[in-house]
Amino acid sequence: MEKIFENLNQAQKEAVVQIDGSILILAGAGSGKTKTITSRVAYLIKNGIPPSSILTLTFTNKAASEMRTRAMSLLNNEVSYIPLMCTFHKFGLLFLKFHMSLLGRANSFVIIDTDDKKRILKSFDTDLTIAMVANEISRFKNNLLTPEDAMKTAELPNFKKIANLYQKYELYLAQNNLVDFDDLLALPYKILDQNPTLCRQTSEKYQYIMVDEYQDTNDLQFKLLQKLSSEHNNLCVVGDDDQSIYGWRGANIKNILDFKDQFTDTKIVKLTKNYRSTDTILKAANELIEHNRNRLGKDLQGTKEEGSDIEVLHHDDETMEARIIAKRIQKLIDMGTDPQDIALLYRINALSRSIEEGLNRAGVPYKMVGGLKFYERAEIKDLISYLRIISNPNDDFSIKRIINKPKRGLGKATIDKILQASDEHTCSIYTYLTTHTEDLESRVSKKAFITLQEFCQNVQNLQESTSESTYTLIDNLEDTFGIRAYYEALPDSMERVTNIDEFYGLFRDFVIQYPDSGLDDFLNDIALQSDQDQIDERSISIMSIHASKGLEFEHLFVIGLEEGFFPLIGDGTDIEEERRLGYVAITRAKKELTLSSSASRYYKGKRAGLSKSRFLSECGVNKGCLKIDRSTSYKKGNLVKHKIFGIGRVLEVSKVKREFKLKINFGGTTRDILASFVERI
DNA sequence: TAGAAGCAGATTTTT
DNA sequence: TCTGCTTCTA
Repeated sequence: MEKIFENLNQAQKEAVVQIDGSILILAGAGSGKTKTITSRVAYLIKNGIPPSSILTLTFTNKAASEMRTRAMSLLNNEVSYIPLMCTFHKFGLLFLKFHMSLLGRANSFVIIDTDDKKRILKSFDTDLTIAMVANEISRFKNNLLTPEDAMKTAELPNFKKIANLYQKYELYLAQNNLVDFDDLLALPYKILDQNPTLCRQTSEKYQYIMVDEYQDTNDLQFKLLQKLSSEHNNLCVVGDDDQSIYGWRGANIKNILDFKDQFTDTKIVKLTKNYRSTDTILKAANELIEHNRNRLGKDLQGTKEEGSDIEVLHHDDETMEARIIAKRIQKLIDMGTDPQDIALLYRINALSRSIEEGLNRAGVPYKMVGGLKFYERAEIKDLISYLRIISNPNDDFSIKRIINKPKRGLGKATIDKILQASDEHTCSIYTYLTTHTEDLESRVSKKAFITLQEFCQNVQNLQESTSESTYTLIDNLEDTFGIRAYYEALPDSMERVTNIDEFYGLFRDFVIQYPDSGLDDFLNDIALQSDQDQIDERSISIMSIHASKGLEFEHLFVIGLEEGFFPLIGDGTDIEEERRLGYVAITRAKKELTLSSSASRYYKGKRAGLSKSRFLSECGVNKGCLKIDRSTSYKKGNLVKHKIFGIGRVLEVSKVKREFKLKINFGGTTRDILASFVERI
């Protein structure tokens, strides 16, 4: 027990020992949130509560596995059964595996991701933007609206169209036994709602429920939690209203703001001691967030020294910004800073380009966090499609993806014919290809016919060999279809081939680690995995502010602090959420924070003139400790220093493309030098 | 059928 | 500016 209380402050202890009833733990940035949750889990178990009756829900796999590890270490690995700690979606998946039949569907469903969802919608041929339709459908599902409901409420023609697409989409999912991410929450809710006995049993099974990042829950997750805690009301939620940054995705900040009213006798514990940042950084963060009205209200208190001033840089354009920041980062590394301790954040991904160029030019190695994710890469999705077909050949969606990949001479014309024919026979593509061979032969070319026959035979062979041994599947797959070989022959394929090898490795590991599991288990497992962060210790990190949540860095740069970019202004701008985003960004910094803005930026093909972000003055840095970066502006007569030529005097300033060119006199010799290669002295 | 050229569209995205 | 998709041509 002492081990659990070691290193906990008063407020944290208070949160840990409160076992029964509803509790809201307001955990400010850097206030030891994970430590508190894991300590609480350990405390419950030490007090005799069976691990199997504890459920901890998170938003990411990473958070779940970190908690699992830390809770286990607190318990000295004494318990044999680890409580269920997983994402909302994983919980939904486990639930559906047991109870899908209550909806009249088989539990052999396949999970599709957002990209798959968009492909399906696109196949319905519509003039509406796919992303918009996908979003609307997601909204419907999270509001528990059926296609019929959507149709009823639709007034404008476009909404009727969307409702119609929604209906088609749902039908497609049911026919192919697919579930999307939203279904993983919506279907369990539906089942619990329709089966009160099961609902009671489930709630009784999970007597103690904890939720991490509660400010990011949406209405459906809230309702699901109500069902799960209906029998006992033992619900402990942890979050920070000031870090709610997923409102645009349906997260409802009201969940956390109104928690105390929605559950009876809620105890509120505030964790406001910050163990991460210097006082200067905290002061800026507190000042900024104080401009928001919609909040529960709390100030972070520091535990560290005052620290150095926040630096504010202003540049002429994004190229300058990139050069100067790259130079500064290089300097930090030269002075012995571990690159892992440095990060650069931006509000929108489009800003990464100029920065990447600058870093490349300066030779600073970087890794982009949350760019294109491993499982979203085309080559990986191809492999997954093959595996899905082997698992279930009636998966039309996957067949369509790889029927001509690697190229086997089946063009659009042939594929259209097959789609049409399988539609006429009201069966899956594979069933059509294998059972209506005469019909097929009459419709497509001889060459295509042979290719298709061979394709189906190969699938069948792989299915048979897989039922004998899952382990050899990868080798057989590669021997039969040569996907790796196909990609290897393509230009610039190094990275793709590496990814394929990694995927093959992951599959083999899975088979070894879970010998009792089959191909289906593997497929479901990876559907819920996001990026496996392979950390390259020699690189700095660059990422969107959203991607930085939960992380911390000694030296932090935030770029693009201009009105229009950050806060990002568009339709549906929620200025308070933008400000919270600013708060999240600032509170990632431990020791040194640099905020940067630019007077103009190239964006969507145009150069836009920009003014400084209101956030700069709101967090107090633009008034008091403003520092102007002197290296951005030059005048005739300035003294400058060059790495090789030494000290010289500027004779003339001119602008070439987007850069300043200087004529400099170095001890009698005049040279033309780009401004970014010298420093003002 | 498969590459080349031409054209629209372009926030943030834990699952 | 850059990407990804449709249309055009060998």
